[in-house]
Amino acid sequence: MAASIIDVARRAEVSTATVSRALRGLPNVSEATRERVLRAAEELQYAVSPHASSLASGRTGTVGVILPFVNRWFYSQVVAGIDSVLRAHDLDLLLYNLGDERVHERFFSRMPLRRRVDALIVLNLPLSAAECEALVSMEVPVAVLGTRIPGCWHVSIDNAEGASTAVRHLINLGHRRIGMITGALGDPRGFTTPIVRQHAYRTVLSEADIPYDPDLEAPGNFGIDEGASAMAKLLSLPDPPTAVFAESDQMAFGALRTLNRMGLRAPDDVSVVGFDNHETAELLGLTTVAQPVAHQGELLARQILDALSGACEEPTQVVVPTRLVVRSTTGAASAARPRHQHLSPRPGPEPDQNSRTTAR
Amino acid sequence: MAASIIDVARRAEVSTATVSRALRGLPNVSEATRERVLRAAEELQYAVSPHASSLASGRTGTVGVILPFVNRWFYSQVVAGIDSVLRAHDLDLLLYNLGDERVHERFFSRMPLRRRVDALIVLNLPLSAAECEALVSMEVPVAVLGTRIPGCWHVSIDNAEGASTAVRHLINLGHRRIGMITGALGDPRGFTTPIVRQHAYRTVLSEADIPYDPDLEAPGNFGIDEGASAMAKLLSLPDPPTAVFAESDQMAFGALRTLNRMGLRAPDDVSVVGFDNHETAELLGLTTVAQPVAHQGELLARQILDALSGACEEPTQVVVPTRLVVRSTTGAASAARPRHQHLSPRPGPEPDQNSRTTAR
DNA sequence: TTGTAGGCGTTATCAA
DNA sequence: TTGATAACGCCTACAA
Repeated sequence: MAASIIDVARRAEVSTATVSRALRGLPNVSEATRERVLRAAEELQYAVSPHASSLASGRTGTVGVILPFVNRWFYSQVVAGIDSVLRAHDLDLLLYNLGDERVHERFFSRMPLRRRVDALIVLNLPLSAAECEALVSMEVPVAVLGTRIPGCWHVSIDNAEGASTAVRHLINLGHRRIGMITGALGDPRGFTTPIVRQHAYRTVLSEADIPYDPDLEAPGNFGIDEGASAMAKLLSLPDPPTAVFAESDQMAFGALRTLNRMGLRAPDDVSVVGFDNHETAELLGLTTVAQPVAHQGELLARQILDALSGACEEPTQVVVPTRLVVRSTTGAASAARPRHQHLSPRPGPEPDQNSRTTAR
Repeated sequence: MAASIIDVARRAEVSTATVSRALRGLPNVSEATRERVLRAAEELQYAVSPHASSLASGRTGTVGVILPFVNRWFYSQVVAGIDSVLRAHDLDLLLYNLGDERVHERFFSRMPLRRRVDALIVLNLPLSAAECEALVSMEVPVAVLGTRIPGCWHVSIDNAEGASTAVRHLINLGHRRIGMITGALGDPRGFTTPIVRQHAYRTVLSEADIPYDPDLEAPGNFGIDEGASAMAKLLSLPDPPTAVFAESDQMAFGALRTLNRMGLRAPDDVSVVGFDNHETAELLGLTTVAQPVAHQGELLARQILDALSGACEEPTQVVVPTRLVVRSTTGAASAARPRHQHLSPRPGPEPDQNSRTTAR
């Protein structure tokens, strides 16, 4: 059995209260006593019981992070950023992956984080008003990425600006037939990022007097495979786009894959812009809107620290800049646009279905 | 203030003990009573205090996951796999990112997970014997990915087999000058995966009567940038390799980037094989050794469930298969090998340093 | 500076 | 089937 505070107290010949004080570095403990306690604790390999401590003090030393996907590049980067800051302040990180719809519902019906965390970080999660309400009612500081919840701390990029820049880039290259691969699921709840970006796309087009065509918007749900399907859909239009804005690099990757498989090339046949500046974007030469990802995680964690320490009374709202990184998947609109759907595939990289697989 | 068990007991006109039993679905509670308690709890929005519960029961309902990087593709996939299984059994996931050396040391000197988790999952972490000892001494089930710790549960791929297959593939294509980009940091501690793979590489070469050349082994530390540097180093050899085995896809990506920047191509100038089957490997046409990543996470979590439920007495050890996926970065060794280092760069994708960046 | 003792919210062991 | 009550291990007024 592990040693308890009582064992340490006995060994150091002081009271448990003194042990508690000494171990936590509180004032009003003589140096001699503190050292005696420290040594006793050391000798007994004593470690405080976090549960007992939490129960008594009301603090948990834990921050909950809820997000829709752990395994997507963007989120794993953000989590790493959060972790680095939290860890430096001895706060633990409780991870909740709410991607699955049933898990999501269960989370909000049972609120398993209630009394379990000192603060909450919410990453890009589509939340109903009632769900926002539920989070706020936990009465701990909440920092939100990407969405706005009244009374909460807030970090985000300027999505309208980022998306506008991407679309303007394509227009400046002479494109008039510009598609968008959106992340929207048609979800009625408040994950506003895709909505804002889509709105920016439409606005910029209309400012350039380019007529709106709903067919040019294809949903990709932020996944590679879905991005690939979306691109296939766009290419199958009677009048396919000459340029496509995908609102995440992963969807852009999918789009590029579709192009590859059809024997088409970016930017020769279709220009492609992504969003994020994913770690492999450079390798693929993908033009994209870069945003500082891990940094946003750090900012969220810092906000939580501020809230917890009381350094800052009112929740703040920080907007970090994006920048357009032009690489080689975007180029000038060519005068003679090929009719993609009638092209016979060029010899390109071998489609994966046909890749030889050696079972082992 | 949140309602406590006492409030519920009063409202349902029973004792706290009965409330506890009713809420946890234990037997020996009459249906009528149980319903009364459930209703009272519902009305009061009662939720158990996890800390109080843990303190009293000794169970924490939490599993700790310690790993070297959350933000690398491989680990985020594994975590997603773990999470899905744990979540389905109402176990929480406490994440510890020990990538930083100081964080690592601090973790093992303070053991913050002691009494904080019911079980531990360790992902590919370089651990000293003393550190393994420390983990085992926590007296909770430990499941380990990639490394072997006596007394612990264990999931891994057959690394020797996977690496051998990759190298043999290159030899079968006629390559004799084969480099390896290794993940090893020269770390003396027990993260055996890179060691095993390196050993397999050497063994296969020697079986093919290819002389061993230490210059052909370049460390890449599993990162893209480091993989790129490693490839640059290999290409700068007096007698550079015609094929390279990178023991992770991310390092292979870096290698491909270096090739691109030097105006070289895979497989024309150098063949490249990776390891993992990263989500963008297909897009890049990367030949690689595929392993089921998220699945390994699920297996680890299942082992923990078995251990916790007592379904299985003895720790098990499961090895999952890998398979070679041949794509387009590997090809036959050409008779006339170009001297890479003397080539003038071909027009390839624009290097990123020079990419136009629009600040905003 | 140090000690005493009550309280944090459950669970688990008895006894009824 | 139910209830009383002693843990669980620590924190924190308050008192000394």
